[in-house]
Amino acid sequence: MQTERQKEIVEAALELITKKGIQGLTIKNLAKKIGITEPAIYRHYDNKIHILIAVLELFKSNTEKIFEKELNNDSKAIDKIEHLFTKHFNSFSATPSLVSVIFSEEIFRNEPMLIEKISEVIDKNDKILTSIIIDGQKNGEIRTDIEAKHLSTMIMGTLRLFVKKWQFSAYSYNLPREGQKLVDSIKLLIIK
Amino acid sequence: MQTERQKEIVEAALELITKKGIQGLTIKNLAKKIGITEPAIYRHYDNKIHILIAVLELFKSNTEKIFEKELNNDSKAIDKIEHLFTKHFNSFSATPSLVSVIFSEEIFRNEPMLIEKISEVIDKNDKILTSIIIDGQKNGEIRTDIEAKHLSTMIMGTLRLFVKKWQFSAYSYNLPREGQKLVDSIKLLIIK
DNA sequence: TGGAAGTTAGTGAGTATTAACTAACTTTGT
DNA sequence: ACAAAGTTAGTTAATACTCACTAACTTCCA
Repeated sequence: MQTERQKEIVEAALELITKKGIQGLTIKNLAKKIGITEPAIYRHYDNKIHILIAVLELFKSNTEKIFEKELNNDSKAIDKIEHLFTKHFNSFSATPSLVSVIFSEEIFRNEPMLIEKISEVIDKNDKILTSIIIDGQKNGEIRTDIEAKHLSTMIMGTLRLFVKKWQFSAYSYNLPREGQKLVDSIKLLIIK
Repeated sequence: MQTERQKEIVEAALELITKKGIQGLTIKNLAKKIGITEPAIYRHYDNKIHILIAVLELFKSNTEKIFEKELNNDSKAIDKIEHLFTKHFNSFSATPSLVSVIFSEEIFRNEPMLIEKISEVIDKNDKILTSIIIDGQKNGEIRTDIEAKHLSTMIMGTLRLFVKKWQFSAYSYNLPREGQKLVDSIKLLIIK
């Protein structure tokens, strides 16, 4: 389990990432933000990589919660997908740093443990989304002329770029509201 | 105009980015790769940011060439979009480092000049693609129940995620060939 | 046309700064 | 009283960049 201080460190790390990007996440900044000195950080985490892993872990549990909840309820596939989007938009809207995290694969490139963590998340979500689509195809909700894997790439790709554009605009508009329009378009695309 | 040495530096920078990511692009590595000393680099570029700008410039002219050529020929909108994909796949396949560059917005985050360059590229391509789609909608090729802006986000988002996945797989499969299947799916989605 | 003056592209040896991390000591709370 | 959490004062390594200087050219003009 995480101690209070560990949670505080991970949260401060997320805030730093939001404001200054991954490059703004230094032990010095982190310590300053919390109000302790640099070495004190090392009382709570062995090294920086473990802090980043904890950040990714938070991100992972966050998205997994969203995805799995959808998989295991018994609404229609289309509604599940709509909820997936909606919840993601809300989640990103509440914690914009998560956007920085999900798009920072390039930075973690030479840290195998971090790459693995990120790949895990992407892969797992991809599988869940694909299986939702397959279900939807089986019960006649979703078009079957396009394979589920492609639909999944399209949906996730659309989501990612849309969120990315929002980030580029410096979070200047209401993501959930604008996102709803996009979701409506996606529904039109994939229904049978 | 660029001198021979400047071209050499930009190309070496791209190779470094391909192999080790943006973090592998240091002046030291660059100098070593070319076979001159670090200070000599500064005879050709004022600073590292200008080298990165030159890299982005190369990327920009590369994609602009692809996009504008398509805009200004008189084939059907659907064919234009197909060509856009195909050419991008070929381009990335030939120079995988371009993938690293296009996805490294996060790294350039605290360099306004670099952000601007990247935004320019994304924005311009987005506009061209949108106008191709609008044309296609006008002449009855492309469905009109979804606004062109959304279709553009979907298409670009799909393209980006697909290429990203290829990168994650360590470029392990044939991008143009696998991509063709995806393009066929996209065509099905957007035709009227 | 040949030598002075200037330019280009390079070198070796550094600087200032920043990063992650550590050893040794002190404070604090139960 | 003792362990956890903190501090002070460092280390090592890396980074972008600068300085003084030079060899090899090109240009210019008496």
